[in-house]
This record gives sequence, C-alpha cells and structure tokens, in this order.
Amino acid sequence: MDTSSQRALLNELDPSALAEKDREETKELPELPNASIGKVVTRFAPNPDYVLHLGNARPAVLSYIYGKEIYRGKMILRFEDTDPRIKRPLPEAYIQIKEDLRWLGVKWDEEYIQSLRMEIYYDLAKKLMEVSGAYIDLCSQEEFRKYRSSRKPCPHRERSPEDNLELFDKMLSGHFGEGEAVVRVKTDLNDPDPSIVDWVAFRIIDTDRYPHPLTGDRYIVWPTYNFASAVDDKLMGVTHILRAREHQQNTKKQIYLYRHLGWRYPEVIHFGRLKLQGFILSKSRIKKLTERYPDRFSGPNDPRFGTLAGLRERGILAETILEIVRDVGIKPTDASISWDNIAALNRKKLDYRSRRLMYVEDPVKICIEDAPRELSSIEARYHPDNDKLGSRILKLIDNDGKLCVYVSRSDIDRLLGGGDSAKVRFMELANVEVYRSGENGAAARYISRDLDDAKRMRLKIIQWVGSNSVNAIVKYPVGLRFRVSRGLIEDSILGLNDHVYQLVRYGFVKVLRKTPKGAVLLYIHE
RNA sequence: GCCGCGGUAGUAUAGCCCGGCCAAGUAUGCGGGCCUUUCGAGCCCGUGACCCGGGUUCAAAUCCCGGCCGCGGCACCA
Repeated sequence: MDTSSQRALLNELDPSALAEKDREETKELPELPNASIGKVVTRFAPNPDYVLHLGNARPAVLSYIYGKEIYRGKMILRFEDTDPRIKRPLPEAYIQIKEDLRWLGVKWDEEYIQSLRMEIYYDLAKKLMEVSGAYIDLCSQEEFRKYRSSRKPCPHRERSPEDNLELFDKMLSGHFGEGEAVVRVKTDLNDPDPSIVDWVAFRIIDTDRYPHPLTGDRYIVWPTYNFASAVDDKLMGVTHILRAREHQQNTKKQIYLYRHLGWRYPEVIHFGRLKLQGFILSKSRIKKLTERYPDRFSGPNDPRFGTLAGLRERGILAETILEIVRDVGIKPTDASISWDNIAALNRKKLDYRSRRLMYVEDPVKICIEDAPRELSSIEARYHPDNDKLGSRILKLIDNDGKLCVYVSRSDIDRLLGGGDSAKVRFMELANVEVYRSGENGAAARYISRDLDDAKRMRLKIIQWVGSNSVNAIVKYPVGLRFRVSRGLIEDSILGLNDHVYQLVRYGFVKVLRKTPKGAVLLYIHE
C-alpha cells in the first residue's frame, strides 16, 4: 500500500490522527542528559597560549548558555597552563581571553589557574599510587612503546605503592631529569586503542630552561592535560563537560582515572569544529603571519583573522557570534560557516541602529541645468525608519549659479551604457536626465523632485554628495589583502561619533580613523 | 596502518534514540513580487536536500549489513 492510500484509509478509520501539529517557532538547544535546574556546573578550560578564535567560542558559549541561561547553575573558567615547554602560556593571553569572553557576554562564577594548583595535583598523584592506580615508569619512550605494542606490562608496573611514593618524592626533589621518569595511570593493557594504554599523568619539565610565566622554576613535575583536567572537573564539581570531538579519546583515558579513585565521571558532550570560510582560525598560522609581517597585520586582532578580537575589529557583533554558536548547536559534525551567513545575521542587527551616509566612489561632477534654487540645500533623515537617528543638511555645489553634485563614475557608466542619455533619481534630491557632455563627462537636466514621479518612471535611484563632503578611503578585506576604494563621503561623518554606518548602496562600514580632511573606513559587509 | 565519530538543499541546522503525523521544517543564499531614502531592512511567493547499494518491515531519513566520502585521535600538547 502506498502512502496516499494509507492516508486515505487512516482518514476513514481515525481522522484525528491526521490533524496538524503545531511546530515550534524558535530553535532550541536540546536538553542535557541528567540535568536539572540549578544543579548544572559547566566549565570552559582554555589554554592561555594564545587568544580565542571563533572555534573556541563554541565550547565557551555553549558552556555558558547551558550552565547559566538554561539550567541556572554555575560556570567555571579554568586556565589550563600546565605545559611551560611546548604550549608555553602567554601572560597577555590570560587577560585577553577574559576580555574576549566578557565581550561575548559569557559570565563565569569561579576562576582557576592550574599552574597555581600544583600541590593539589601532587596530593592526588600520591593518593592514586596508594590505591595502585598509577606507577612511576623509568623506561625510555621507545622502551615503553615496545611493551605497549605487544600488550605487555612494563617492568615498573607492579611496583609497590611505597616504592612508587618514594620514587615520586625523588621526582619532585629533582633527582630525575627530563624524560627519565613519568607517572603513568594504569589502564586495561588490552584496550583496543593503544594510545590510551597506561597514559602519562606527570612528566618532568626543566623549568630552568623553560620557566613558567606564572611560577617560574618552582615546579619541575608537571601534570598532563588529562590528569589536571580530569582531577579539576571532579574537584570543582563539574557535572557536564561540553568540549570538541578531539577530546573523545581523552574522555576514555580520564575514565580510567576516575575508576581508580571511585569517582563518577561527568556527562560529556563532544561536538565538532566550527570553521569560518575564508578566514584563518589556526593559532599557529596567525602567530606566524603576525610575527613574520609585523607591519602588514595589526596583530591577532587584525580584522582579516578569525580570532574573536579580529571579528570584533571587523564589525561583527557579539550577538551575531552567540546566534551562530546557538544555531550550530551540539552536533558532533564539523560546521563551516560562510561569510554570507555571518554577514546576513550581523546586517540584521546593525541595520536599525546604523545611520545612512552617501559615499561616492571615483566621483564625477555633474551639473544640473534648470535646477530650482531650493535644491541648493536639502534636509534628509539619517535612517528611513528610525527617526531617533535624526537628519542632516546636504548642500549642492554652486558652480557659477549652476547646482552640481558628485556621483560615482561606475553609476554613470552603467546608466548611460551605450546610449547618450538616461533618466535617474538622485536620492532624496531630484529626478534628472543625465547625458554625455565634454570629454568623459556628463551633465544633467532637471525633470522633477517628486519621488512618486521617479516611481512612475521606474527610475533607478543613486547616491551622490554635494559641497559638504570630504575624502574617504574604504579598506575592503579580501582574503589576506585589502582592496582600497577612494571617494567622497558626506562631511557629517566628521561630527558624528558612530562607529558603524551604512553607506547607501555600498554596504556597512566601520570608522577606523578620522582627520579634518576625511575618514578611513573598514568595509564590514553589504 | 590502527582506534573512534559522522554523512539531510550552495551553507548551517531540525527530524534519527522511540519507523508511519516527513511527497522532509527553519535560517541564509538564489529567483520573483510588494513596500521603501538604497543593490539595505521588512512582508509575500517560489527554488533547492535524506551519500550509494542491499536487507528487515504493510511502511525506512529513521533499524541492520556492506561500500564510498569526510573528520578526529594514535604526544612525556591542550
């Protein structure tokens, strides 16, 4: 039986079964497992080795939304800085990360720095050895790998707790050098994933050579990510861990640790990566570029980078980023957001609060014959719908009694095309007929003022500037370069203090710099 | 190579756990219309997708098997 005949039959038997169901309007994030209001604790645990990028916003924002907004519990910020050697923490990053989070609107209740909690980790390491959950391994890396690949225990594995504790004290007191001893957590030697087997919980780092920015050379035995993170999640009462998929194996490792200590592992959600098409998110690539070309990039906050600071410089609102993260949700698949999409969301938020200004790229002067004198100065609102944004006076150029304006060369070219004349409306000013005049030039004849006339004639409407205009440069990011557009903009931009404007028929821009003679602007998006 | 996760329109996402309300919803993009101070916004209409092949079933996007593709991990990094 096909679907339609089934429906027909069902309609006879039980018509109510076919009734329409209401669909939900807004997209909501799914519920968390084992979660109840007021009882959820989430955390965001960045490594302060660099600034945050859009991808990091996913765990940060989701942890905040779930922890605070949805379940009204607690959110913890924890700096995971236990590797002074390879992922060396950057002192500025501790501050910058908090700034980025505040900008996003992410609020946290508690804040921790792991490098300041070393004694806690040492105590737990001892406790773990006491219950035979860990041992000191004196093998070289190659030796250990051999035992692991043949699924055999390394000779140090069955040492007594007392001997392990003694060796651990030796580690702490500096008896061993880098690579000579590690603490390993016991796991199933036959775990199908060999990378999990007896993973390293502590290793020695020579902090004379690699001092930690916060604790200098005070500690030489450092917990690995899996140890410190796992222990802290328990100690800080974290109930739900929201993190990226690259941590899936880590979760398996950490569960072994929890088992040894008789702890219950928190609920975990692994989601995919969040990329932004056309933007560099990689910390290492950004680092390399800014170090190599210090005069081409303003730093990690350059608007051409996908860092949170860069997107902020580019004119992307925090609300837009929140919306994207919320929309992308907690699926385990990677998400690659297009710039069009981010721009569309951002534009909607910017639209109502942005003043409109006219900007004329590559200006051509056009004088209007027979223009009535009252056109020499007109008033125009800054926004078609939002009257709160006020209005300004636009003045025409008086050229020996003739009133003239500047319009974009490309508009004139497009308008005239192959012909000699065409009708057009200069926005807010008048309807005119433009015709070729002189070499490469154009002039216009006045037709009427009324917008309704323009509509009747189905005229195109183009922007223009008059005598009260100043120079403008618009920098337009294209990949890692800037395209530069030069032209004239209304001089009211100099007196206003807005950060963002919509240039009519051009796009949204952000003010970078103003001088008495003009402005430098950054193109945000259409 | 080994271990793990996933594949819904151009992009992102809902539905998959608990098969039938799904001839698949939403956002953005694209096409058209209305409105308008704009090639912006708003409103309306339209366009466009269940990776492939088998199986189970009256019925599969949903369950099972195989293939293909993508991603992650395989660190004394986080």
